[in-house]
Amino acid sequence: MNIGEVAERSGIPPKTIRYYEDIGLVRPQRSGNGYRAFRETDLHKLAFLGRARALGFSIEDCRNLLGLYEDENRESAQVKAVAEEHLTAIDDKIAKLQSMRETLSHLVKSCHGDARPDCPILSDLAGDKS
Amino acid sequence: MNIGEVAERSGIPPKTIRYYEDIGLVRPQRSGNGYRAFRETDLHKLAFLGRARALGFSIEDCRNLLGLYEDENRESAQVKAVAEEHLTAIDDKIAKLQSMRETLSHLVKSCHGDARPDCPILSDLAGDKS
DNA sequence: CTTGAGCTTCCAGTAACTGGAAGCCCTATA
DNA sequence: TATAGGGCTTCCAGTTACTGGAAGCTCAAG
Repeated sequence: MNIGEVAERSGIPPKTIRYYEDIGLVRPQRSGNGYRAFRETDLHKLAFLGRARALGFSIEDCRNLLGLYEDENRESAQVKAVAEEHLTAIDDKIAKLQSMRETLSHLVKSCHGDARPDCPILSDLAGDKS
Repeated sequence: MNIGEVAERSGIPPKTIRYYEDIGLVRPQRSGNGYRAFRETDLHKLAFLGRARALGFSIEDCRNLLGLYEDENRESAQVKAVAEEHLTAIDDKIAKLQSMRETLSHLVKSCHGDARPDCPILSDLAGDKS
């Protein structure tokens, strides 16, 4: 398979696939003309990466997970640990965003949004004690 | 004021303050020895930036908001527009994270997390139709 | 034989800092 | 007075995960 077909079938753009090769996540062979020659297992790996990335795992996590996937002697506890850590990271992000959202939506509601310069959003940012 | 004091009082690290000067968000004067000489208004601006960044506004948004803050002829509608756009961006991020969280927490729950290699998390990532 | 699509590499840019190195300035202390 | 330290300066590089673009090779069709 050439890179175009793999891209289509895995849903990962060619540029990204080349990048993944650069950083050693996949190692496609090469055909005589210098083109990358992907096997089914490469495609499989890329699809794996696509799903892991879609769940928000970092590239390093993905490398780790891929390693565990290919390791017959893995312990599921190792995988679970990676996933749990990521889960709490996600929870932290959500909490942070929700707190921002909270503050921001109050500010937005309190702003008239008309032609006058008076604006509680700016006042808040400026640190005016209301 | 030297950069150290400004950093302390604004809560923004010296490195970041220098960076903000680099990209033109603040323009402190210089004293004879080459040190940055911050006035109260600079400190005020930096505190403004700190709060805006804490609400998740991008640097470009911050530049924009700072401009509006200093513009006597602004219309509050302009400020509100920036804030509302940011708010929906935050909502999008939250939604995305929550959907990840959903999937991930199911996977985590379904994984034994013991010494055996068998792992539904990896199976899912590998695309096995369960 | 040419044309166009698809492939190759390499370089640069993105966002917002952050770390580190080399070196100047200022003050306090021995 | 010499020096030690802490604070300040600049500049360069690295971070994350790609993405865009340029120059150029390859291949299949007409």
